[in-house]
Amino acid sequence: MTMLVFTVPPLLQYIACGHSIFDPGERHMSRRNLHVFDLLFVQKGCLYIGEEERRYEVGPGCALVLRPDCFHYGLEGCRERTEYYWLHFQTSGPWTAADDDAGELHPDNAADELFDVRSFPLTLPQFVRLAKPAKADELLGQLDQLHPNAHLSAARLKQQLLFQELVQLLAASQDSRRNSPGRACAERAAALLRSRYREDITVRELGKRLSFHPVYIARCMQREYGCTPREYLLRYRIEQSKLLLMQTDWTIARIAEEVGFRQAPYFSTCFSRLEGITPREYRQLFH
DNA sequence: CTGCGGTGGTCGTGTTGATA
DNA sequence: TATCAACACGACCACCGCAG
Repeated sequence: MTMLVFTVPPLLQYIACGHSIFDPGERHMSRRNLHVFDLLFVQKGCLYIGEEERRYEVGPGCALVLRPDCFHYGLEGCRERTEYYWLHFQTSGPWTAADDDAGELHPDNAADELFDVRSFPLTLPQFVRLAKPAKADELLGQLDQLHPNAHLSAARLKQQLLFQELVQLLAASQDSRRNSPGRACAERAAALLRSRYREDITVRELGKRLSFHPVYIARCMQREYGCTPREYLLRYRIEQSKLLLMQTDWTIARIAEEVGFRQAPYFSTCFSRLEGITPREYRQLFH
């Protein structure tokens, strides 16, 4: 399955949408370098669409995202009356298409500026049968109805919000692998680490609590988050310490203790390694 | 004087690769 | 998914120097 991986923020931006009906024999137009993403959602009938060498049969309840950098065309005419919504959107951030979605997070693609607005990957299936087609139908209908009022700021904001909901729906309809035991294991481990980051939680304890072998947990986390439990815990502790550095005037030693470090010098070393500046320098940025 | 950062050495734990 | 062995490196301690 081809997955489209967007780096957000910036969020995907809605441009326009519309509703079309094809009679039998009509086919989707051929286009090259459209410059925007084109989301198609079929209500009734079926669209036969090609994109480069890939072929799609987009049936009722299915959605297909056509890429802005590819040539797409109607493979054949519709066999029956076909109703569908189209929706154009764009992104000003980076994106990529991957055939095998490893679902990995990129912890290092940090746009971590002072206030740590971290970017994260948003993965959408290029072609999918929606889990809640009725909801998609409703959202697209609302978007379509807002079109005459698109000159009003309030309507434009509403359009963007509805579109984000649609994006959420698409993301939630991904293949069941995203709910695999490995992913669940990694997520539970991460949740446990986040809730107990002040304590000395070992991978053995993690294994006991989750009823999995520690090595297995570490591998799941490596696959899902791109880092080991230890590294995950360290990053989370540093994030928490950054908040305390900004919000309090506690000594570095106290903050180190507060976020789970027994030794303040060691905390400073870790902080410098991850952030590139010392805790003191970080605090000075805000004073 | 106090608080902080840097360095070097040591120990133990976690990670990795291979395998079942 | 689990186990084992080897190895890497995280975590800690002690000490020193610097800056406010």
